Amino acid sequence: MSDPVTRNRSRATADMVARTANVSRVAVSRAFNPHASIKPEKRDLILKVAQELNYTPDMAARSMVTGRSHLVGIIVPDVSGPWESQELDAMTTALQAEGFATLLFRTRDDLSLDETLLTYMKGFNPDSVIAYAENVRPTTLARVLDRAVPIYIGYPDEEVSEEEAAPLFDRLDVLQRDGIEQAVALMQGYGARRFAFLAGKTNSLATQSRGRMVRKILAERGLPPPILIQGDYMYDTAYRETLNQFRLGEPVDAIFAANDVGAFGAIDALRTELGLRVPQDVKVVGFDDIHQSHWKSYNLTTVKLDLTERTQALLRLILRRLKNPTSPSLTETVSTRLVVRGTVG
Amino acid sequence: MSDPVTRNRSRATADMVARTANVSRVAVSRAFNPHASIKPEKRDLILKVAQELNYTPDMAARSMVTGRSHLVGIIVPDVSGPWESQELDAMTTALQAEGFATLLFRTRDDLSLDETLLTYMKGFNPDSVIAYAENVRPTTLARVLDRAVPIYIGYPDEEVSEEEAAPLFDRLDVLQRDGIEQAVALMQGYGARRFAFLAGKTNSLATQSRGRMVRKILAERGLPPPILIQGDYMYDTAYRETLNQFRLGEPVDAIFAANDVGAFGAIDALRTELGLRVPQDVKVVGFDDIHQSHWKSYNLTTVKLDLTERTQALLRLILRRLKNPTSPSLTETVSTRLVVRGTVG
DNA sequence: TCTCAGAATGAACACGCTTTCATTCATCGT
DNA sequence: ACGATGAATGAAAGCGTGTTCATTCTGAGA
Repeated sequence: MSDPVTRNRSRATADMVARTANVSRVAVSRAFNPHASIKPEKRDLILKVAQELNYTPDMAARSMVTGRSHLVGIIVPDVSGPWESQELDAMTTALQAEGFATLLFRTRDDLSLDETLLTYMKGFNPDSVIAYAENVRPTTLARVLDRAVPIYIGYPDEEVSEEEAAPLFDRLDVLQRDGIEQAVALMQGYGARRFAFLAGKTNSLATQSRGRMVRKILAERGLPPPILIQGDYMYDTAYRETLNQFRLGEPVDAIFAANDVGAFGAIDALRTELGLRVPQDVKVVGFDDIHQSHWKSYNLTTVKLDLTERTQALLRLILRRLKNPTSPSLTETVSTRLVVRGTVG
Repeated sequence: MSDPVTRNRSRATADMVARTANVSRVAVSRAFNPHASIKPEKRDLILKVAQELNYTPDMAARSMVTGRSHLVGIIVPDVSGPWESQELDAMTTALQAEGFATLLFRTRDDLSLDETLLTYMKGFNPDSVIAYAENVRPTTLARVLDRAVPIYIGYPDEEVSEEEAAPLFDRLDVLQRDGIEQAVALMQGYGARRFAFLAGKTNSLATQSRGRMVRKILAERGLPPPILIQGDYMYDTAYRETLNQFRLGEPVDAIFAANDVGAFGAIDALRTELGLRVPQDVKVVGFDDIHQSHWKSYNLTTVKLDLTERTQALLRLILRRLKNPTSPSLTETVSTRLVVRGTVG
């Protein structure tokens, strides 16, 4: 009996279990493989002995022969962001339920994805890789990680050029039109005429698509095109740029933000610095519906992109591709809808 | 084709690199090990060929022989929480800088940590494990993960019983007294007399320690003991229980929350439902100083537990223990301090 | 020129596991 | 009772790497 710190007990191995239970090592392997053919009583005995010895199969050794690491690499630009962390949470939970462990990597502050990281990650042999860094090209991923098959998250509402560019990948299509249209309609219904679009990071495909969609819908409804407030998905930037827009530029009576956090910044700028009321003077709508959006101080009306739904769809694609690497490319679809709270009417 | 190496679609192996570069496979291994003795020109050649072949050493195979997986398991109850995700972000960033990859696991909704998860995680052979689930006993961790050495996060301000219980583990001591004392002093200075403590989850050591410390400091200053508002670190619960306290119980003129998110819930209950002003009618202080605390709608005065500092200290302990498993147990210390914003005076 | 220490080299082994594959065992239909 | 069928079994062959260890090479000092 040694003290807990200096104790260096080595892990139990299949050999030890086999010897203890008086069976062959192969039997131990089979006992832990549900589909292997082994006599039930024998399996029970082995599992019992294994538990006594605190034995767990070594995933590294296992992955060497099976070719499956049960690891899924996830790349996130900023784990601490509300949206990103909620996305990560949903995905990790879903992966865990399917028997995969999450291998988490964080990129630098911007959305850029350097190949050093990918190369390093490749060393761990992940069965699949999910890159939430939006600007990474699927082809880059495919080049560096020769085993992984990328999935392309597209916004088919927009021009089809992007669509044509990657027809061979699995696709997850996010239909943003419905939610955005409901949002614009609601704001217009409450008298909004002059719209601003509070954009996210310029290289984000999502923000680009949302901006184009807002412009298009405004045009369809006979409203002037939106004024661009250039944000980067962050609170501080949204706060500052909203201030600038109202002080140096033309005021608006409706702000459509590319994400919820940006909307919070805009709301706070309007209320605490500009003395304007939301929604009476300015209507605000966000995008995402993160947990914080129902906090009473904001009570944000926002376009919901259901994270559970989106994660499940993504996971379906991944698992199907993992099961059959050569099947033709698949497409899943998720939609958006407006969640009405208190920042419009 | 005459060259089977370039036509192979699967991962490049050290053997392929060796054959292509006309060197032995051992040389390839040495080229990737900085301390190995190999002629510099030879190493350069090998690294060049390796890059051309898109070769990366297989960490699974490497870990089998070295005994180091370069994996650190992290267990979090809820990745999507602001505090948890900011903690995870800091730790992942720090680990990545040290050459470790993060193996992320999520526990069920409560703080409980089931052994199935630990056993599963053990299969991946993590070099170390960080469990942010506060109620897990270090001894449980040590029992299931025979290789990992737990680090005990303690609050030495509190009674020493806990301290004695685990004197053999490495310790990270969080000194909460300074920050809490400053907070109470500030609130008292602005006229607060009747305090409430908005607690977190009951099984959280952190909230227990904070509660005891608040009680002690109030006593020292001749103030009545705090009224307990039982929360669970969540916004909704804090909102509801604060409402209950003011409607069904005795109103207070100061709320000390065990975490920032709870403080947000309390503030929103006071302002939007009870028609009270913060800080004029009720003073509120939080704990953590998460990113959201400086958002203008809250502008929360809070006790800051510096996450970077805490993460660095934790990492120092882990790395030292990894380097020398038999060295005597170490203790690192981090402190807290009040960040004054707008919810007190 | 010779000696010798230290650097460089490669064959062989080990890590812990799964998967053939050939063999034995139990079961069943006739 | 007797092959025939399928399930159960274990020996051996890897998976891709780092690490001995014995050997060869290199260069400096005498």
